[in-house]
This record gives sequence, C-alpha cells and structure tokens, in this order.
Amino acid sequence: MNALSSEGQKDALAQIAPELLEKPKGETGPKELPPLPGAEDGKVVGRLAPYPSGPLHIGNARAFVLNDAYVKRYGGKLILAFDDTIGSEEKPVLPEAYDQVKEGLDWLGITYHDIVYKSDRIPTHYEWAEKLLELDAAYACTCDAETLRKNREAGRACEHRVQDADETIAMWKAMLDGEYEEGGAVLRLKTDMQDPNPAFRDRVLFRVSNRDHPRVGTRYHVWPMLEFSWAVDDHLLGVTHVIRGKDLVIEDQMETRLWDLFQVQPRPAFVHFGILRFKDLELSKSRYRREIAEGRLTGIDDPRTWSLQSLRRRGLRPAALRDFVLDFGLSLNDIEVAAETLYAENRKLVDEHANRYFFVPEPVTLEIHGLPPTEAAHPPLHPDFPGRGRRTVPVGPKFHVAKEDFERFRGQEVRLKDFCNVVLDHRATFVSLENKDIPKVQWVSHGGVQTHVVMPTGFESHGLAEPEVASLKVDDVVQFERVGFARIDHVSHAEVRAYFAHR
RNA sequence: GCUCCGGUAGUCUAGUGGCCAAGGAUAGAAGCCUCUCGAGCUUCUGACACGGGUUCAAAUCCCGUCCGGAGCACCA
Repeated sequence: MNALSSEGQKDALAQIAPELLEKPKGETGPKELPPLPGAEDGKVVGRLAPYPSGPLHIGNARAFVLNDAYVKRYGGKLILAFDDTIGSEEKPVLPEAYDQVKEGLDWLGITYHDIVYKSDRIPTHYEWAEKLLELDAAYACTCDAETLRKNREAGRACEHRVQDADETIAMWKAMLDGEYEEGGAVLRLKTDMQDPNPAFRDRVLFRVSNRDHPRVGTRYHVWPMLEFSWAVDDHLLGVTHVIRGKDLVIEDQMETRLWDLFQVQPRPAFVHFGILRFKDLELSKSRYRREIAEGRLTGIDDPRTWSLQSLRRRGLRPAALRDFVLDFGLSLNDIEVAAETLYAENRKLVDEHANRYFFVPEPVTLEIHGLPPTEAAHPPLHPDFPGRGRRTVPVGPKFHVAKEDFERFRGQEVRLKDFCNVVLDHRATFVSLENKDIPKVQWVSHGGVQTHVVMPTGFESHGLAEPEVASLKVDDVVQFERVGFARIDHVSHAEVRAYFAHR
C-alpha cells in the first residue's frame, strides 16, 4: 500500500472505504478564511501596496497573500500599486526593487491584473489637494518637525492654522514651485488639535522633498503622504477592499475623513489583521540593504534576509508559505510564530518528492579492517517509494563519516546505513552486514563529491556527498539523510552547493 | 501620558449565548513502523487572563482589573 503514490492510495481507499475520504481531515490544507465583508462575487477589487525599497520578505507576505486569496476566492481584480512616493533618507526607493518585488510576487503565485505607480499619479494628487484648499480644509505650515510634534502633544494650534485660505494657496504654489527647502513646509489637514487621539491632530498631507526619485527624478518638490495618496487612489482605482495590518488603522480614519470632505462614494471596506512577528528574527529591509552593501550578506537572497528570494533559494515551496500565512486568518491578535511552523508546512509538501542522499559534513576518514569484498551499497532513493529505485554508493577502501558522529560513537558499534556494521574508529573493525538495531550513520567512501551546504544562519557546512549527488540538477530538493532538506543550488564537475531548508 | 486594538494549551488558530465536560495545527511525551535525527500510524500531556454582572444557560454579551500590541514621523 505504501508503495503506491498518494494519489494511488486515495484511489485504493476510495474503493475500500469511501466514507473515510468524506471526512474532511481538517489537517489537509489551510482552513477557510472568513468571508470578506460586503464582498460580491466577481466585483472585489484589492490592491497590493509595496514600497520598493528592497525585495519582499516573509513578514510582508501576509498582506499580499491575503489580498490575493480573497480576490481569487471572490473573483475580481488585484492592482499592484507601487507605493513609491519619495520615502525618507533612511528608506529610499531603489530602482532595482521594483523588479525584486515582482519577482517575489510571481514566486508566491500572486496574480495581479494591473500595475500602477504612485509616482505617476502625483499631478492627480495635486488636483485633489487643491480641492481641499478650496474647501479651506487644509493649511500650509512651516513649523519645523519638532515644533509640530510638541504642538501636537500639547493640543496647541500654530499660527498657520488660522491664516487666510489665500495665504495657504500662495504657500502651496510656492511649495510646488520648489521655493522651499527639503522639509521646509507641509500641507496639513484641519482635523482638530484637541482630538483625543494625539495621532490624529492635523496630520500632514504633503511635504517638500527635493530628493531624486528613481522614476521621476526631481520633477516634483511636493510629495503626498500615504494616507492622502490612498484616499485619492483607493477611490479613483475603484478599490472595494483594503486589507492591511492593524498598524495602519489610523489611515482608515484619515481616508474616511478625506472622503467625507470630497463627498465621494462608494468607499472601500477596511479589513485588518494583527501584527506578525517571527521568533528570534528582526526583519528590516533597510538593515539588510546596508549589510549587503557592506558585504556582510551575500546578496538579496542571502538566507539571513528572509527575503522571498532567499526562501526560494532554500527550496521552500510558495504553497507552504501561503498555507502558513493563511492559517493566521484575519485575527487581530498580535502573534509571534517560530519559523519551525513554516518548516512543518513545507516538510509536508516536500517530503515525498525529495530523494535521499548521504552528505557527510566535516568528514573524518577511516579504514575498515576485515571488510568482505564489496563493490557498492544500494540504498533506496526514497524509503517510502521503493519503486523509485536505488542509488549506488561505491565502497572502499577508505570511508568518511561526520565528525560529530565519529566523536559521539567512537569505540562503539554503529551501522554504516544500508551497508554494514563496524566498531567506529580511525581503524574501524568490520562486524557484520545484517541490519541491526544500532545507531545508523550516513557515510561516503570513494568518489565523494565536495559539497557545501549554506545554512540559514549563513554558516557554510563543508563535507562530502555520495557520488550521485554530482548528477543532481539545480533546483532539485533533496533530503540529506539525518541532516535535512536542501535545494541544490549549483553543480559543477567537482563541487556541489546546496542551500539548507530545514530538518 | 493619550488614542485605538487584542488576550482560547509552549506557539498559532476554530469558536459570534445552548451541539464546547472547547475542535484543529504545530511543538512535546510514549508506543508501533521504518536500515535517517525524515515520513507514516496510535495514544497521551496541555487552554477559555482575573473579578464582577446579565441570562434558565457565557469562551461567546456588559463592566472593572491586569497583561500584551500598535499609533502619536514632514516613513510606508
């Protein structure tokens, strides 16, 4: 029965005991997401709003996967809207990041139907800003950031708030004409400086920046803030559902306030989810960018960045990541999960496909005395699928076992897996061939291939793999027995490099 | 400090007043199986933060307390 493929097993089961298949196991696949409020079939419009400062990482994946999952469930369209306003000194837009983001989305299997760039829409944002000026709902302010912060804290209005609308219009023109220095003026919404929520007191809508933008250069001196640009674009793009982290709830209020002023309908529904953290991981695109530049990380797919590219390189399946995030649903809880949970998801997907091979890290060489003449051992490619065939691991005269195993079992009888039992030492003694219930270790004899396994920590494990590893292909995901799953990254005549996924 | 949002087993999550003596996943333990420390199978451990209400009935509704998080950037 186990010899059958999982499909074959299902077919067989369907004949013997169909009722067993009826029961939804609950463990297969992610559970269903809750319905999306107000969603109509075929009419959901969602949007992805990446900020192109680097490749997407595992922490960004949640919002993207959720949006994609809902759009697929209800039918509709998903807009990839690069949120590439001018950003900040510490967090600049990077020209290469646009493609890096798309690469990550493609790998994740996210289907977007349209691409728009915030940086193309700045004139539109200006138009809508001017509507606000006509309503006298905003004012230009030249207080510096520090004063602004203090006033906000104290609930105190500055003199700009009460200036004439004409004055503001003149200042706005001056802002647009580039007459202010970087940070020299802002346009603020008149909410209420006494608003109980200090975060909501006359928020900034536009600011001055003269920095260079990779797509539009220095054409614009005035850039919209996220909430203003989205209030305009969510409306103009016909977005029906905004699904985002709860760290952005105040943006809901801002967008709503602006829509009230603009008197626009209909409005998207807001859906939030809680903050997701990874145990022992601090994800930061800007830090990784710096460390790559300093050469401390090998590139955007260095496993330490946890970028989607790096997960791909390790051989993780996008479906594992999707299931993993979807399992959190829309819960507003702030959660902290261990990467192990993702690995468990991936292991389920990868195990039956990953053929088994011996890899011996930090090899220790030994000779075996009394060994009967033997050409090779023939372990199965996969213990659960004998039909897949066997490997050939040549034998003698010298053997290599992992240093860790050698030190742990020295002087004891162990089994060179799928071959024979020996008392382990530099001069080992052959005991017998039959399979015994003693510790098994992986081993390599002659013809071993120099193999390097890049671990998630960046550490490289060097060792020898059995000869057949040299005929693997890039992208093959294998299991090195007793070590773990890895993706073959590079194969040359004498060397193999693999990226470790997980145990 | 202010505003908002949360608190179900170690970690995630299901649960929207009776079907919950709380389900699933993951982690952990034991056993079986297996020539891997993988997979599979079986069993077990383990939770409604606390205190008050409302109700015939509360994990589910209300109030308070405690704890956690986010926002209070001219970042997104």
